[in-house]
Amino acid sequence: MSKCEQCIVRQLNSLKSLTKKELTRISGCKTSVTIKKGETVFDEGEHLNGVYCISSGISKVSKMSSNGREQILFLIQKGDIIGERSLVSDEVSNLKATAISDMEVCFIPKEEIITDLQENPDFTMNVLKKMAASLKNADNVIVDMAQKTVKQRLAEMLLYLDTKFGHDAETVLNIHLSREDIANIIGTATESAILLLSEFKK
Amino acid sequence: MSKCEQCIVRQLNSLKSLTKKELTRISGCKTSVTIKKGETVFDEGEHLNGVYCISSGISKVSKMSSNGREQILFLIQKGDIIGERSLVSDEVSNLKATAISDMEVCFIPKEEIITDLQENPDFTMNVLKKMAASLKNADNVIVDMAQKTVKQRLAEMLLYLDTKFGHDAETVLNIHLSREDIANIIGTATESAILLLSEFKK
DNA sequence: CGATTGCTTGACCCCCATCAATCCTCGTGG
DNA sequence: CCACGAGGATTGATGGGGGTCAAGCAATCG
Repeated sequence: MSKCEQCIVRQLNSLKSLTKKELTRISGCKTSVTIKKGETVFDEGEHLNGVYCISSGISKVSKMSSNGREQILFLIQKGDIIGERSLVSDEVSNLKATAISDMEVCFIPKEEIITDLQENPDFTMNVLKKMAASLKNADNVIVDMAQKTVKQRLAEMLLYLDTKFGHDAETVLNIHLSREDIANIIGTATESAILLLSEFKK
Repeated sequence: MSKCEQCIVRQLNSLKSLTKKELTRISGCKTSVTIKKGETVFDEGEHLNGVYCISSGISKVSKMSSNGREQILFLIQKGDIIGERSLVSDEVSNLKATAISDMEVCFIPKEEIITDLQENPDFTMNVLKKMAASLKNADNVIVDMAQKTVKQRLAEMLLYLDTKFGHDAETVLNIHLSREDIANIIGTATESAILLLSEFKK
């Protein structure tokens, strides 16, 4: 199993503020998992007991609404960390993470990393910063959902996908989503989303 | 000016984990302001440079959408703290706070409280917990906005108002909102919101 | 090569945004 | 004390966005 100290994705997230010593300890107790496309990383209602650090692949993070439809809240990829909320609260997860492509994921148990949270202020500050950024982002999404038309939301989503995942020389996005997933990101019926998508291509 | 050490609202928020010594220091540098109904506490684009602790009154926290309509994200009252994000990021505020009733608000400058954030792990943990809770809540709101009808959202809002502000013996809510504000919470036109509201009364 | 899953298209109609007109309420000044 | 004006609260008419259902088509997999 590879070592956290040498892992490149670490540079992308809050773990970069851990000391070498802390990293070796984390490295010793982490477990690495492969998750196939379509499988879930964790589900709503589960006890997380740790955080997940994505080595490769893409996952959607979603939540079921009471009328039985899935709402995708955001997407995560290489370098992203998910499950930080489990570190500060003992509640079960309110989100579900599902692999959109095959993934490599490292699981770091809560007991190990929580000591760093209490003793390394740099690390804590980084986690705080990330939460603050997520919160700001969530506010924007709420406004968009509440006030904008499906067409506008579709445009926002395409921009989001482009800034997060980029596109190749032929302007094709570096991420493949099913029509249903697209609709579940912007919160609409699949049919309407697609209709507007084809309009955009002109 | 009254002292933070004796302030009751402190027990309601993260400040409760500060030591007596820290509190006296904070108390010395805080400024207390009265804000009349309709005036703004701070606006989008402002540099906050500190946090606000509400002593009394109610404020709506909102954000303008690009099509010029206001979206209210949440309401705050006695004991709530707002502006924590300014402690961890140097960006300008993305939100606006407006008094819905006359208010008493204490302002604590960033320089003072940030040292506590770095040196008192209890306090930091409390701030983290509050952010985690806000984030979880924001996720729920996103799902509601994206998937539920105006009628369902109206019902959710009434529940929210009741749990947050309570009601008197005659089941009248302890908060008075204009029709426009009601509409701006659930993200709809004023007329539709009111139509459904009258239905509920039956 | 069937069979299951996902994509596309169209018809229908309900929810709700928009606009407009009227009514109520309350603060202001005469 | 009353008249008046302005902002808020109701009510209604209208049209379009988009949700829902259904059927046909393409693609993928065992």
